[in-house]
Amino acid sequence: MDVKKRNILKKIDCLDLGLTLDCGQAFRWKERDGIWHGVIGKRAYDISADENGIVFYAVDDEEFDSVLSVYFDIERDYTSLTELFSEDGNLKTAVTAYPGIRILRQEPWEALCSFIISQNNNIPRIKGIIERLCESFGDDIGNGDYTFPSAEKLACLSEEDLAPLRAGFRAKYILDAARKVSSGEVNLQKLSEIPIEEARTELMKIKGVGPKVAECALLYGCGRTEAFPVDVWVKRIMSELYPEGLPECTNGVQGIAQQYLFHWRRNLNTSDNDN
DNA sequence: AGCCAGGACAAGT
DNA sequence: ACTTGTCATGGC
Repeated sequence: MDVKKRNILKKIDCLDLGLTLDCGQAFRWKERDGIWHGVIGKRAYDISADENGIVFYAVDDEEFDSVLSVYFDIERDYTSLTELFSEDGNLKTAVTAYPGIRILRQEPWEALCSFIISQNNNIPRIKGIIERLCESFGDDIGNGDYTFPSAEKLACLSEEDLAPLRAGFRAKYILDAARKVSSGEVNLQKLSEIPIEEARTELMKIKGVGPKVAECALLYGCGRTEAFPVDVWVKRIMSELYPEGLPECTNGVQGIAQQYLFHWRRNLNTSDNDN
């Protein structure tokens, strides 16, 4: 069956691998020698970019259609979307400064669990905790890669079991989420379909899931582009630039606009103070 | 060395 | 319904 696996080259509009895979929406991708390496579902993928498009290494067509094209949401027309956003001055600045940020369609459980860990935490440490979580409780799929541990797997663990993660007060939140998801008390599958207010309420039945984490799970894990996570950086943007609310050109895709604004505003503070 | 981090929760107004 | 202190841990 490996005979069908080959390198697939695709032109994908508005996809910058570095910006998309390392802009604070997913936490497990690593770049080495221009190749991005990460796990989606049950296997690891290598992806790079050249002048002709994006190269997905050693995949077959079925796998590309069912996993990768979904993950990168390649059916969505980001060219039109960024043109639409450019009706607003600040958004135009953000999308011009950082073109190629796409919202990934991650698995709901991984997104939920990741953003529970993200609360009151910084991105480097979030990555470390998630890495230890996968190494400790995910499936070993070779080459030092591990799957993201299922809710069922985590549900029967104790806080002491999670101690090596050094997740702090978040450990009990992870366990409550795993328990409620694996038992079906919170049904992640239906969150992509039901009215978003109901989806928020459903997610917030979990201890440690407030408005921000719920919104992140919906945006990054359930394909709800109208979800609008407000963290400290977006809060600054809203008070500084949009005291009356977001412009109309973001209606229905506020979450995507949010990602551009987040990355833009955050880089104003971090990148310029090096030397 | 001290401040802050992609917040949530509980207790107190 | 709003404010405030607390929560683990460690990056910078």
